[in-house]
Amino acid sequence: MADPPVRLQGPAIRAIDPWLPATSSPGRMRQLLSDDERARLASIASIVRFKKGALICREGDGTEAVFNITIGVVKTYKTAPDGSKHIAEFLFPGDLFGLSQEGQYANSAKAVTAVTAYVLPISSLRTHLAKEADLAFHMVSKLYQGLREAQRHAFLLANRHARSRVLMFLQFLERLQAAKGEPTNEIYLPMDRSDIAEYLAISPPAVSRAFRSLSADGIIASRDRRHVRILERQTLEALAGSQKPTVPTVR
Amino acid sequence: MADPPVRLQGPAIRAIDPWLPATSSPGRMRQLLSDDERARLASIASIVRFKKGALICREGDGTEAVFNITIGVVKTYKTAPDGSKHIAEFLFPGDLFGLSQEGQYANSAKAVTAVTAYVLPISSLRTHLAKEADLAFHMVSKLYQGLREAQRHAFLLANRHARSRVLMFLQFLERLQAAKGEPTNEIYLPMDRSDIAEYLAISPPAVSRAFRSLSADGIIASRDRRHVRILERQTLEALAGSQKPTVPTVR
DNA sequence: CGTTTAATTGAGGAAAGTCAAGTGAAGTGG
DNA sequence: CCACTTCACTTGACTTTCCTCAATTAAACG
Repeated sequence: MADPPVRLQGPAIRAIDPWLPATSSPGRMRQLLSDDERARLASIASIVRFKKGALICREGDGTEAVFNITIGVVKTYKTAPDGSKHIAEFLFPGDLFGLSQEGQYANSAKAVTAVTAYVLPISSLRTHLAKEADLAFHMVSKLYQGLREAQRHAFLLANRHARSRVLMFLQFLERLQAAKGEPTNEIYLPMDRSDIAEYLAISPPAVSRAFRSLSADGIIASRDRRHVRILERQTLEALAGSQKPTVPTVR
Repeated sequence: MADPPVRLQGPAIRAIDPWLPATSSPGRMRQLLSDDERARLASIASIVRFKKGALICREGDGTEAVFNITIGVVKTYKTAPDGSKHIAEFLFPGDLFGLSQEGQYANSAKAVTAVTAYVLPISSLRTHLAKEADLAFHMVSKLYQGLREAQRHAFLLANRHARSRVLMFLQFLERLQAAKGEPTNEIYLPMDRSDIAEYLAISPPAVSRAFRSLSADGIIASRDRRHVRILERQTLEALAGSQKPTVPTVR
């Protein structure tokens, strides 16, 4: 592997700014844990090795452990309903993965190269965090939720078709409404078309055409520019996940 | 606004699973803070209002406060070098924004509707967190780094052109190498082409053509499939951010 | 009610997708 | 060590989809 030798003195969490140019300031990777913290984490951690190509965890499976990579590269991905895969992240030494919100892995993980990693049982970790923090754990949850939201955004953008992107966006807004306890028979769009266009990374005309096309196919209906009703949920769900612009006669 | 009446008893942080269908389990939005925690946060918070369209903060500006939305919708976005904007998130009541890693706002924020929000001065907040946590704050940093990484991924995907996506991906790998203290004259790609294709959400042929095209233009050169050298950094930087597939004669 | 801004619609062109065939590299077994 | 098999990658031809740009219509605002 291309990784430098690592002193196995305990889990290491490293961070670098994803938006910083590589040239501006070299060697910015920071070790986030003190030696003390690493040692304490090491007490609840064990080491595992995965062969290249090995499946580390599957999305939807119950979360039992968090992984901290020592050597190698891991990819996390989601499998769409139609079987196509979208890679969420590439993970490198110093990275964490396997965190979850509702007790299930959000993504599948696979070893891109041979991998050595620390396994931190989620129960021990949680106890640990509870001892040290409280409010902070909530902040962590929130941040992690934001993280997954961003990943979902990327997932949306990974879809080539304007229609699918718009439908995923409608699902997004619908979920928000549902979570607020509001009726979801009609979706309210608080933003204008150009905002939607930017979020979906398509041109405003494409947004317009997508709405029109979806209405023409009877999948949605809009009372006005800010209120959309879902007519064919079945078709919507299928289309939102799929890489195909139209569903092959869902009946 | 379409928001329900809110009892202003302090900052509220809410989370819902971005990957959960809206229909499966309604009303899943969870309040992450206890009344106690909200009260304590309220002691360091003040309330601000923004008119629709108001600029709340600008990317790159020094972080002074974190915002917690009470009423309204906010968008956070990044402005690309060529002036085009990519929206990172739409934010709703219960959401936080304005967090930063290096003391600078990662995104600009603008009020999509009229907005009411709590302002939490970053200094007070940090003191607060430090009192309650320690390891947890590090976890927060890490998670936030992951969040921004995901946002960057979305940003990458927002670019229509295969060449630009590939270049952004090379920047990503280069930054990682630089952070590890390894030489960056040559970039090592630990993953195969189909992995890259999935991450960039383009077809393997498109990856191939992009590499070929970039090599033909003298922007990069590849020793073999896993080693790439950047020849024209100037052009690369310009192309990686731009929505245009080729740079209009950078000289 | 007029003016400004947002959204839609239409036509032509560019880019990536798809599918299939061909080439190269890597790993396997004699 | 070399030949064989296999898998990854590349290349080419054709189709699909969206972007661009401009003109038109609809909505928002004073």
